[in-house]
Amino acid sequence: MKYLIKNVKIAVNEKTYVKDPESSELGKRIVKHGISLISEMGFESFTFRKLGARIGSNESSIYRYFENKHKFLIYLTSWYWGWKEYQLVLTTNSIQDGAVKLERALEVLTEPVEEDSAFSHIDEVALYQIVINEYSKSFLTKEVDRENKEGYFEIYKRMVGRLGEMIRAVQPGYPFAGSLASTVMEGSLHQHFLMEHFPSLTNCTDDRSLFDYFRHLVFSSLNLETHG
Amino acid sequence: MKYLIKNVKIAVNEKTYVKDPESSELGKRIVKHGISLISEMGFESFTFRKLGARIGSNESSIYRYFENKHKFLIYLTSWYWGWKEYQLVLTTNSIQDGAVKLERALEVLTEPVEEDSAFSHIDEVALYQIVINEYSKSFLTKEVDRENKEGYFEIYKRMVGRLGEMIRAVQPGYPFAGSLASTVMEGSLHQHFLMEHFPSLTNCTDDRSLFDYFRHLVFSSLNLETHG
DNA sequence: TATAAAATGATAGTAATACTATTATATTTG
DNA sequence: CAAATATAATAGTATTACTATCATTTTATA
Repeated sequence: MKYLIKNVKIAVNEKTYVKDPESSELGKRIVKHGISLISEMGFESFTFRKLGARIGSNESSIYRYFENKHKFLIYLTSWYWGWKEYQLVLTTNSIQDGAVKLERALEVLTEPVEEDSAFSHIDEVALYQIVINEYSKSFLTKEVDRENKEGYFEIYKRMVGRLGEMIRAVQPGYPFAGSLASTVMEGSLHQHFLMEHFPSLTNCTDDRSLFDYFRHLVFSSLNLETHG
Repeated sequence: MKYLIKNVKIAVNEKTYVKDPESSELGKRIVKHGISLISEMGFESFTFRKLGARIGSNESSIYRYFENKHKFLIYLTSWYWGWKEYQLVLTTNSIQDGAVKLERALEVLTEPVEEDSAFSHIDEVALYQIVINEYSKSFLTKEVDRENKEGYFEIYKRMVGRLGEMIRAVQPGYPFAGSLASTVMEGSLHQHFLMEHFPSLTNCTDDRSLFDYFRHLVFSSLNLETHG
């Protein structure tokens, strides 16, 4: 897939940054080392001061790119979902059969994330870890309604919408397409987290069984043949 | 149900507190007003200093009950899950039919939380809001493995285990009982959150449709008759 | 190439947070 | 009534999450 996405830029809501980090070397360094630092120490311990120290740059310079670390998290996770959406569209676009399309979509959402050479300043594998561990924190806040209005979660919502559409396409009578789509999106992150930290709470042990679980969940909800 | 649970104390892991808040009036005031303050301002803005100011008590006194606000959150959410577990057991215990039992369990997990007069210092409705908005933050941390080892999430895990058991009982051949149970537990909180803040991402509009969604999800996964 | 403009760096400062320690004052208990 | 215990008051520390100002370096352009 990678050779297809040369010269593609993942578009992120401009309100998430003060200055586009992709517009300069420093901006890219902030993103690159921000990802590694958050995935190493967790979002709570992460500070712009520490990031500045790591990249040999000043705290105040980072503030010229991002208002605060919450916006930075929204920027990073939006980028991730934009990147995933691109894969989703690319993978499913040409498929005619609705059930096959849906199945491939579930595969895209559950398969292991791999490094994408098209974006050299972003370590997608580390970013995926951040999404698993921190994404919920971006919307579980008192400011969620205002930020939602300002469009900070558009990409994620669009992605849930796409998945919901695919579900509706194969089973128009099913009344919970949106709920099922959002359950799969959030649930796949959650099951990943459980695999790593609470294995007794899940039967999934790897990405394949994760996919099998969600395929079975979705297809039986839609009353469709679950081929083995 | 309430008249049955007089003189019952919800047992919470002793490591979550320094001194049992139920052992004194001040402790109960901390819990009571802590719940209202967190549900008002959100966990991020909540501090022991602010709580002290609200109850006319000193910050340092609160530290004698809880090490820090993270432990306080774990205490509160553990209490909530202990309380829910009690309801779950009480409601389903006497039911013979596995499918009916499972259905009642799903009802307990999705029905609106009501004030329980047996615990006068706890506003269960506000506490439920805290669980919806903040529970994930209690385990999405770098310390999760250590804290899990120390038993901080035992009640929640036991609850997922119970639900998994009920699933296995009605469909022993289904290989994802644990994953389905954890999906329902986390998913019901998530769908609640979506109803309030992202209604476009869910088809659930009230507790009844939430129940209908999860009943359909679980019963079709288990290939059981979904009565209307 | 000189010069202005823009970007970055360095330093300092503020209010709040998340505590800890110490001492004083109530309150309870034996 | 004394001793023990609980609570309150005060102060102090390191860190966080910024903001403001000014200096320096880099880049663009005339």
